[in-house]
Amino acid sequence: MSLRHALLGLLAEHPASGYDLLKTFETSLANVWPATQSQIYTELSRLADTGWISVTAEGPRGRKEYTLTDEGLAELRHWLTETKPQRNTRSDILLRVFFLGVLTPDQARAYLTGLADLSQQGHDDLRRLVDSVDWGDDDLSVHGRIALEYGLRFNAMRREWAEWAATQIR
Amino acid sequence: MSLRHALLGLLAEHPASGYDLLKTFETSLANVWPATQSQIYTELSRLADTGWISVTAEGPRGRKEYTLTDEGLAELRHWLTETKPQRNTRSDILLRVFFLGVLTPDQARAYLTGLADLSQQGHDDLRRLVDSVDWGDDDLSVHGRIALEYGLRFNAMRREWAEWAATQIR
DNA sequence: ATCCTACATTCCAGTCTTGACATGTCGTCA
DNA sequence: TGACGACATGTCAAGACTGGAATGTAGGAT
Repeated sequence: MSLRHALLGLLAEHPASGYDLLKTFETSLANVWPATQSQIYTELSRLADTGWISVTAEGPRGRKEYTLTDEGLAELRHWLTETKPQRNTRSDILLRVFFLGVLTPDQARAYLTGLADLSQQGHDDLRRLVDSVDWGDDDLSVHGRIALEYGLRFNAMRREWAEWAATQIR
Repeated sequence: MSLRHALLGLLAEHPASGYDLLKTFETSLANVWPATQSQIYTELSRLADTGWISVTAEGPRGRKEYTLTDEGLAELRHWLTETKPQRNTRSDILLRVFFLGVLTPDQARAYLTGLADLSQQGHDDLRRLVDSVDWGDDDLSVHGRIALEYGLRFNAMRREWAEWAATQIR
């Protein structure tokens, strides 16, 4: 499971509450590993049970601040270096392209141009996000920036591809 | 759920058994919407119950051949034209990049160059697949080819990005 | 004859994910 | 003071997905 490690990774940067982590998932991490509130809170409890994180402070509104333990950091490093990436990417956007042949050429082209627009929009949104975030200077932030650059290039590539694909339909 | 529609889409091309569909998922569709044997057989039963597909022939070894019904085709068209792409893509490959900062620069660079190699390999594998498939001339095959072209470009983009990213690490 | 591989399906336990519902606090603005 | 939005957590049912076990047939090679 990668959600587990996503949480460990975020807590490696600095201690945070479930709510804080949720906000991060809603913005930057949404592009890479979306997770809902229920999932995050459930997983945090489980991680605390395992001993990879621990509650280090309790704030005003029931707020619990979690901190990565040494075991947690070791597990994170292990995951990064020892385990092979597993998950194949699923894309329902691309899945549709496979079956566009059951539509009329006009409908198919409309889908692809819509996809080009969507990609352009995704690119713009991400650009705004990257520009708005107050990046620190630590290693984790540097890598976060590198990772988001991927999203920018990805969206650009997809837009170009969608435009090309639209021309391929007879 | 997209697996449902993936199966409808494949059956739109020609009738097939669960086993046939499984083989297709293992090759071309693995890049877009991976599915296991248990999932495919379970979903086929459910689709038959719904009436979107039906068993039209029974072969030698318990083989059941499913055919798309008119209702199934209508549902497929509806999915393609009326519903918005939903699923955010998850990538545990990219998730790791976010957290590479907890490793030493050397370890981080090693991960990225490994990723570049993996992408190159993915590109080569897909190239071989595309070249080996005996494409028909119908619309569905044309669109399948367009969709796989996406995979080629995607892998190329990722390789270039990973090589660039490795240079960004101090 | 026997073995092996490819063909072919069914079922299951456990985990991950989604989308909701439920509950409560704190600060601020009208 | 009352309403509201942001903060903050917990729980649940249903559906999707993974990985494996179990079962059996047909055809070809040794």
